[in-house]
Amino acid sequence: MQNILASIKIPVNQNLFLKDPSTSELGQKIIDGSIALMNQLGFERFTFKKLAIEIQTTEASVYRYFESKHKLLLYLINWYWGCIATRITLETRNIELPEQKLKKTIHILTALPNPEIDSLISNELALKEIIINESAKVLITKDVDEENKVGVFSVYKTLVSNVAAIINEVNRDYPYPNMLASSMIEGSNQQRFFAAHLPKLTNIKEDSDFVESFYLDLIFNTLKK
Amino acid sequence: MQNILASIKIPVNQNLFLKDPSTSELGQKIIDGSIALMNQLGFERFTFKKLAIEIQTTEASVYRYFESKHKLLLYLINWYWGCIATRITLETRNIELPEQKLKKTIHILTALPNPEIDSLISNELALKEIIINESAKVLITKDVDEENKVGVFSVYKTLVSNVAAIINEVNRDYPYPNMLASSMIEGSNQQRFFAAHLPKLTNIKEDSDFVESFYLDLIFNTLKK
DNA sequence: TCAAACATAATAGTATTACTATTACATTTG
DNA sequence: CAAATGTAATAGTAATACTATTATGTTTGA
Repeated sequence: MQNILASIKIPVNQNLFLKDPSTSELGQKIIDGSIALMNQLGFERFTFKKLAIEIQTTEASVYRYFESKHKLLLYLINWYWGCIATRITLETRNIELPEQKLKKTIHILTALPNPEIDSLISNELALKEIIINESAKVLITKDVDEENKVGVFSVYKTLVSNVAAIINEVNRDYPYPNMLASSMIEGSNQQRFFAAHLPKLTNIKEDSDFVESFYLDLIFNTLKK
Repeated sequence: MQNILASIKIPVNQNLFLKDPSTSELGQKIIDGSIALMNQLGFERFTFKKLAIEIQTTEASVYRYFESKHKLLLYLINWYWGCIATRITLETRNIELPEQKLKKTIHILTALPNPEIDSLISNELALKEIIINESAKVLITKDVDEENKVGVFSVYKTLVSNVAAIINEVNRDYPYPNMLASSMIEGSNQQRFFAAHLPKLTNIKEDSDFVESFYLDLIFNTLKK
């Protein structure tokens, strides 16, 4: 499969930027540069000044596009989940069997992206690492209610409810489809962080990838009637 | 049950403080005050200056005990998991049946503490809320490797491995006990955050508490042979 | 064609906050 | 009772998130 999605416009909530970065050259440089630099430094150490130096512009110019680094990270996260949601829709469209559909969905959500095969964007792996490492910092915040009000999380909520629907196709009576979906999505990223830094919290041995297997086992056992 | 644990000394890693707060009156005021204030303001808005004003001391005095607010939060988290680990040990000691032991463990880890019955400390609920809301901010960091080196997470790792052992008592062949344990511990807190702020990511209706039921169902179905 | 209107970018700041160096006061101990 | 030690207060510095203002193109309409 080629980069079909590269040409598909992923809509991102208007409240996340001052000026749409996809409409200008500098905007694109801000996005690409921030993915690289934020992944390299981490959210705390990442600053607009360092970004500006990196992409050869000024701090204030970055502020023309994003009112804060918090909003910039939200933009990246939003865009990422938009891509994933689109991938699930496209790649499960022609699958009839609910079990196969769910299996594919679990794969998309929990496996590491293969840059050769299913990469949506040039730096998907770097972006995924940002999701793994930094998501919690903007999601688990005192401001979450206000941000939720302006629709910042609607993309994510739609994704969870779509996955929940696929879960219910496999077992109509399962009472916690949304919890199962959201805990898989969040948990798989967290398990990856643990595997890299606190491996004693996991059962990942050497280089074999146990995250996808863990969730396949967990979810299909739970949904078994 | 009374506050048996109030008299039990919970050991906290020496690297987390400059001066042990449990050894002085001001130290105790710093702990109690920071639990209240951090819960109220959130980690970002919480500062040592605000804390100092609240407990009628000075910013510098607080720095005598903790070298940063990051370390202070780590201290609180460490202490909390120390309490929980002790509770699990004590409250499952006399249970013979592995299934009953696991059921009790899941209850301790996923249910909200009942202030009347099983409260370890005066402000356990406030501390639990801090764990729910702020844990990720100190755990998911670029510094995690260095902090892990000095043993900051050993309490938490022991807890996970104890729960994993209880899981394996129920099913010896289950291949992912640590992942199941850590994803329950982290996931239950996250689901509580979602329930409060992004309820569409959960299946919690009204005031009934679905978190414990969700994990009971999930884990016992997964471990069924 | 040319200047008014607007978009974009650069300069030079301010306010906040995490953290520290130094000094002062109080308490314990031989 | 004085030396040693523990504890607290004052007055900073450095970093960083963010802003106010000015400068430089770019487009648009008579």
